[in-house]
Amino acid sequence: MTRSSNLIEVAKAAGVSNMTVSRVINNSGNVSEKTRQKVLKAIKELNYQPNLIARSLARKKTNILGLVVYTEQGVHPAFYNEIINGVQKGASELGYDLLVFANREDQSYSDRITHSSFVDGVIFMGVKINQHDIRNVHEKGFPYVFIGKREIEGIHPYYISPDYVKGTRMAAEHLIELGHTKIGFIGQSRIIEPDYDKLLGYQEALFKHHVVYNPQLVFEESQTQLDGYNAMKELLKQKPTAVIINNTYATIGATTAIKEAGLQIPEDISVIGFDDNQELNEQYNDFIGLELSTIRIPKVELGKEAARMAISLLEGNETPKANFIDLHFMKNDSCKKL
Amino acid sequence: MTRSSNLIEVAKAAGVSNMTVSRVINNSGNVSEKTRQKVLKAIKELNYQPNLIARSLARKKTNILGLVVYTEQGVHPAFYNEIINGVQKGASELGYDLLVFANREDQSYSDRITHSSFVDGVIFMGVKINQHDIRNVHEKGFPYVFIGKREIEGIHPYYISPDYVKGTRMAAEHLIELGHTKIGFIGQSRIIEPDYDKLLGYQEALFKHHVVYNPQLVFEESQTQLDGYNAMKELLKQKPTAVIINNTYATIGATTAIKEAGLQIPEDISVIGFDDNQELNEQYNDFIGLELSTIRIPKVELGKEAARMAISLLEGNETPKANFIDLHFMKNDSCKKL
DNA sequence: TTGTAGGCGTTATCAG
DNA sequence: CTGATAACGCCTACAA
Repeated sequence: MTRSSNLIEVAKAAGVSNMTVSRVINNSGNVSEKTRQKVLKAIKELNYQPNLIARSLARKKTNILGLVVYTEQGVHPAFYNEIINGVQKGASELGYDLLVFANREDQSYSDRITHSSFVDGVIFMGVKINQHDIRNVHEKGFPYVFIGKREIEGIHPYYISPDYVKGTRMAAEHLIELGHTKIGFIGQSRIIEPDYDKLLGYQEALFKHHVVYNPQLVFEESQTQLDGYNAMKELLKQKPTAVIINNTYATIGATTAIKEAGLQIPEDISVIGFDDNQELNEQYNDFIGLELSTIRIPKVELGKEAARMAISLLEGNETPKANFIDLHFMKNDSCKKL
Repeated sequence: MTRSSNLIEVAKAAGVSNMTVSRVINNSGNVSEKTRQKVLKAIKELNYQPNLIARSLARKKTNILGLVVYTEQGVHPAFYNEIINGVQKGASELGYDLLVFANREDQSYSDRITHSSFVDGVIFMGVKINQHDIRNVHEKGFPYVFIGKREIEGIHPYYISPDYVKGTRMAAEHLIELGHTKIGFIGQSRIIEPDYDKLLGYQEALFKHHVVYNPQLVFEESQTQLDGYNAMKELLKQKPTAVIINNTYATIGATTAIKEAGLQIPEDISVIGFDDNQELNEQYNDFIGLELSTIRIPKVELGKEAARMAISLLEGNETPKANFIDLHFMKNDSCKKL
């Protein structure tokens, strides 16, 4: 493998000291335009690129951001992967690379992260976060950020989370403004925080517009197509004029149930889903020839913002502890004015 | 942030030289059990972890593997992401971490990769691979591996690819052995190599069993649910007894068309799909209450093997140029004996 | 079995 | 504006 040249060789070629070269490549300090050009020429001729490892050692900073993904089964669901994309983008825009730690189940990452000095800061994502890792990182004062709302006893971590409450409230208000009052909600949960928040937003909208909350219209947690299908079948017995559904898979199931019942969207029932899985959502829209109105989680933006937070933190800038990112209500063709 | 201790401090605490400590942490050279214990004790007391950056600089090796993903729209489809998972796992098992480069569209990565000395080797994945990057890396003798079959003029790269020909051939043979001869194929393509190979496998199976190839049963490229739906509608006019479909989305579309035509799987028609999107495939199986027989691309294994190849290569081991990974035929409930 | 000296490629510090 | 010198933390080579 061809060896690349180093700073000293460039210095020799340009007839200056290594520090001058260093100043040129870092745009730091004052260098006369003349020597500057000499150095740049030498750099070009030798095809020189700084060795980032050596730089990291000297600077005690790698410009690498760590991302730890705690997954349930060692494989990331699509949802996570889109966020990872965003983190990468955000880091990249600020001059950082991303080192992804994952897939070492029931293993702790924190020692490798804090000691190895390979990453300057870290982002944690996932449901099954390793508590030991957090305490470890926290105690060492190592910069870290969560994706997702977190409160850990005794620790007030930095985190960024989608604003599920607000997003769902806006969607529900949209329906109410269209004249709907009998609005179903598929996706209640007492365990999963985002789903809990979604229901909260739904309730807030009803409350604000003096619509009475009817538990009969609310259905339990639904993560799958089949769940959505079954829930909708039950819900239809209540003759709702609109429905809000938890996630993409459930939405597909639910709309199938609607179709099977001989009902039309939006003529007979208005539908708002969550397109947490955008790829699938688009495919499905194409397929049914209808653009569903959805609440979109800007996952890439979420990841980007997480990267920005972490970098702001590790660079010692003032950083707000909690951050919320707005969901987008995609007002498409599946809602009708009553 | 609390500073971690270094090798010299450990040496002092243990009352030995830094080299002895180095030997202990690397299990290299001979160290008497007694001093060894002393050192280990000091390491534990100081909570010492080697600084990987310094080690990398000294060894000129980072134990980090690079993965470049060339994406079409800056966001990876689910398919890629599962492979990335696998690469990570494979790298991890061999003591490597993974640095993922992506999302810098129309940008070249190769300089950063080969010069920065942050990665010891690199894996390239994606359709829109940057030719400049390849030549660059190739000319420098920097270790690299492709995921996906590649032949670049003048270059015979190392690559690993799913064996689409064999996988599809096996599936088709399975159908033939069940007595089918009128087997549809949805997903022909002259552009996309994997799809091209799938058709080849289909044809090989027919040829081997002396079944005449009928182009009327073969339908053009289909990447979406809608494509699959439309193709199947056409295909059904030919009254096939079985069909093989290109990918998960198309399979969902196709089975919907079958259902709409009032036909039953597998009673009226046998179906074999590709579950390139496993998450979706499982959801759909649940939903229709039928386990579709599929050809599965072991994406995690594919990624793992890519990592193994790249690492074998960069460590200077003998490594075969081309590697194929077998697809798994999941013999489930959607095929019937005639 | 253990230690000493020097180097990996860069940046920080302090003089000039 | 420029340069010598000493880190950064570890490893390799050689010596004892």
